Amino acid sequence: MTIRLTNSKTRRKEEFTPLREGQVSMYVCGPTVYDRAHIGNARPVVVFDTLFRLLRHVYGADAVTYARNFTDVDDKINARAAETGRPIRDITDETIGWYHEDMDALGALRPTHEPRATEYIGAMIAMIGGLIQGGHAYEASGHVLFRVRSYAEYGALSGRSVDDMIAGARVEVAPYKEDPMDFVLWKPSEAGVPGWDSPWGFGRPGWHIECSAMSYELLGESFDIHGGGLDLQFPHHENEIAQSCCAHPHGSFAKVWMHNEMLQVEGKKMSKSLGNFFTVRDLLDQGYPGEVIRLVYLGTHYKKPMDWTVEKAREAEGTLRKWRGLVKGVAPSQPDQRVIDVISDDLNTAGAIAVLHDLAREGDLAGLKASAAMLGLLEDHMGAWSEAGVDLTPWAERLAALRQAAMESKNFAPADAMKAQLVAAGVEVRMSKSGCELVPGPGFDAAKLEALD
RNA sequence: GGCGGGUUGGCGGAGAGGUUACGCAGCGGAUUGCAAAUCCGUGAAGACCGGUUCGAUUCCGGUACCCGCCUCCA
Repeated sequence: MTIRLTNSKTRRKEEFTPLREGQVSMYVCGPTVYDRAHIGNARPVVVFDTLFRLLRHVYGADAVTYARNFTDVDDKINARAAETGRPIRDITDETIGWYHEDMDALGALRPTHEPRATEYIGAMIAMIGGLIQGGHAYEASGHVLFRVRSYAEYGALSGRSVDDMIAGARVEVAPYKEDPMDFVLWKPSEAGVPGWDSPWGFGRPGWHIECSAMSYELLGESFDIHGGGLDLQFPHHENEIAQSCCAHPHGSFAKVWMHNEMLQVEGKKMSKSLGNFFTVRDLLDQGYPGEVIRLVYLGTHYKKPMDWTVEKAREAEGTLRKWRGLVKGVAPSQPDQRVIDVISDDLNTAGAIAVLHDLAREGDLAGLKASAAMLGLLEDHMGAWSEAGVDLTPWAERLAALRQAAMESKNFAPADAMKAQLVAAGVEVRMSKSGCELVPGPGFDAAKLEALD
């Protein structure tokens, strides 16, 4: 079994081999917990969840260690606390709860570790101390800054040179920086802002250091895969590399870097000003099942920009209803080798979905169910949405009786009228010689059935 | 300005240097009291201009357009 992944570091698709035979370690940048996750936040969750599932399948469930952090110290959180007057811990605890609810709804497995930045402050302070000792960082005006010029490889991941970046910089440079590209490892905290005692005074960490510290503590100085959204490639991941490689020069940090492309909505960048900004919870509340959202995500390869559209959601819902109808009561067999092969080729989930369609057409329902589970689809705990919630048998019997009478009287009007009402309620009406079958379809609304009484 | 990515049939969206992607929609047929669902069949493509090649939508170069990052947004 060969897994091939596109490595952002080398810009090539490479055969994946774990650093430690039979053991795989993966780190993915998680959310800053100050608000509900929006649908863009969910894309890397689904993408790397799919990779997690594949790795578990290939190497064994216990052989894969997956860490995804919660950034719970951040100025956006501080701002939210100041606005609402609520304690920071309340906000971050609540947001983490939401995150779990929403990502669970998308069928994402919980990572092995979900470290909170605030629980690793000591590790960050130790790492910063080491960087200063090694000449890679310096203290200035209460801050500790990373000395970008001390790391020759800086910019390699994102294909930038320090000089080019300075030439094109649009940001105002803090006067205490030795070099405009130097970035903050530690900054002072004024009263009312979270802070910790450190050799450089009361303060808090910069953003990037947490991922370096936590990945080191949980996965070691060298690990296999580091993932995240493409927007993190610079500066966040570039800075992580600089910090980690300078702090642990014997390690290689992440071997494979993976970045998912961004998400758009109806062809446009999602933004609050365009009014097309929404959270996963918004979609769930509007009645889009998490499984439907997941299938929409998986329909586009992770390296390409993905467009969220209601049309795609509609199609995905139809597909899942059909498949769920097919595999109902079917025990899963083994995942089809074609599915394993195609997702092993750089996580080609769109190709895998095509194979699921093939399996459905071929009638291998046990294989369909098992293969879909590789993608986190058609699992039993995700299927409640496709059940009617009400027993349609009484209506089916009434319709059958009306139809029987119509067949004899040749007056089909009453039967047709009832059928039309059922269709209006979102019920799929299937009449055959053997009787009438009623199945809830897209947009099924049990309330509309009451009008039939 | 710097760096990176993309452009496939009506729509969505993959793979592969030569052979049907697939889904949705459409069309034809089977089926049905009529439908729906289902099944079978079917047309339709690779931005533009060059190059490499026996042969490119697939590799290379250029043009146009679109998008992202450079602002502690995944």
